[in-house]
Amino acid sequence: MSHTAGIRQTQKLKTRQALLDAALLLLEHQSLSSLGLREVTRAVGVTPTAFYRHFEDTAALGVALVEETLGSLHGLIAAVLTETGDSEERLDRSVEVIARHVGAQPAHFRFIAREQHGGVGPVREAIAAQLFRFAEEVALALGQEPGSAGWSEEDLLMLGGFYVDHMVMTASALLEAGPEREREVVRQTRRRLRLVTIGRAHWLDEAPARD
Amino acid sequence: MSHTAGIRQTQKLKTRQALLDAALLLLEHQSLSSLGLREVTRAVGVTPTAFYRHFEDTAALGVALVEETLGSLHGLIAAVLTETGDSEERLDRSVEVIARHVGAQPAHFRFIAREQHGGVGPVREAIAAQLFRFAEEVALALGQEPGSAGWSEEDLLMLGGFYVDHMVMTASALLEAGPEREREVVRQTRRRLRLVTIGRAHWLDEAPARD
DNA sequence: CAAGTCAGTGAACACTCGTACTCCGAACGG
DNA sequence: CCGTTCGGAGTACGAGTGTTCACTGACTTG
Repeated sequence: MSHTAGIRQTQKLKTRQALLDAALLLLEHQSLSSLGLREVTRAVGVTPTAFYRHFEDTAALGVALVEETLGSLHGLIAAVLTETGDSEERLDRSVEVIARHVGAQPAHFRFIAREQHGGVGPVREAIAAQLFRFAEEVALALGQEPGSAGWSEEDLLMLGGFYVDHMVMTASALLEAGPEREREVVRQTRRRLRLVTIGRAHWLDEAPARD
Repeated sequence: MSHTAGIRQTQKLKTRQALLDAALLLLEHQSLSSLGLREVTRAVGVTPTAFYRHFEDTAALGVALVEETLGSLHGLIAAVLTETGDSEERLDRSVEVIARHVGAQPAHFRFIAREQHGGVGPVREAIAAQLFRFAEEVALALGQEPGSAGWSEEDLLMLGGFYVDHMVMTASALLEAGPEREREVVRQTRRRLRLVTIGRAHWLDEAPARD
């Protein structure tokens, strides 16, 4: 039972990762549906045929990139929301966390924003599935707060999805704005989230139960 | 001063429109950056060379599609918001209007959603410009309501942008959901907008002026 | 240490692509 | 009516595409 290293498998993973990295780099200025298999292998320095040892398609490579980008983020946002502090602080910290992540690996998030509605079905579905998981996690975290007493499961999921969608929106806004307009976007996002938070506080007072 | 017909120009516009229509059809399952010039002309039934008589690029064709889709919508949302009725009614009508438009011309909105963050710069910019105009219009309409007394210009624009972004989000959600899940999406969107509306009503009570 | 596995090679296949030419003929303007 | 304009056709080019195939040689395994 030697699942340690293995020179062969190590090298294979290395090449695979090189393919992913090269693809991400190329995807900065184009979308996945126009990304060529040869283009990627050329950037890595391997033969086009070698690509097939790792991915069936460029679509499959896209799905792998989705996992790489979003898979490691689970629990993160929920953790921020569960932190202590008043709602205003938590809100600021959430936005800050997003801004930091986007700033640290812009290419990954640009990829997600671009392919969320892009032309490659499997990738769209993979992103949607990951985002839905985020929404569930956020809903769960929100449900454990005292401020969410009396909220239905459905409304919590609605709110969680709202936050998640807005995070994606913010990420893509940050990317389009560039570093110099980052503070502006952060400021506007905080205000929008504050609006939602205020609405949340008065939801049970005013929300009609109809339909 | 004969800007009437002209057989020649009429025919030219006809071909141009045929190119746009064919492109839109092809873009249903791929994104603009992977759309070939030849592919479009083949679908129309003209020579590849003829394309250049109408557009310099496929990018230019994309920009034209943006104008076609969003150019005719100006004033529409603002008009709905300016209607009489309580805020709840206006909100429902807004969502209804979106759902109707998306249902009537899905391909156009799919294109917008896809290319908003797509790989073609000029098209992204064209969409962003149009959406900003919408935000301004909505902000103006909101500012004229009694409920917006005391709101700063900046906050009105923030709110207008919020609504517009959410409309785009809703449109793309409707497209992904398909007709059978449409009611579900509409319902969720109404709730989200209601949340924002409630927050809006209490904005001045609770929003700190800081930063 | 021999047998087998398998990541990566290299050449070839049958395409599609954007673009540069020349050319045609119907619509146009004076 | 006649010369000009110009939307579109036709052809050809070089470059790039995904995929298949037989292959090699370093690693792994019994």
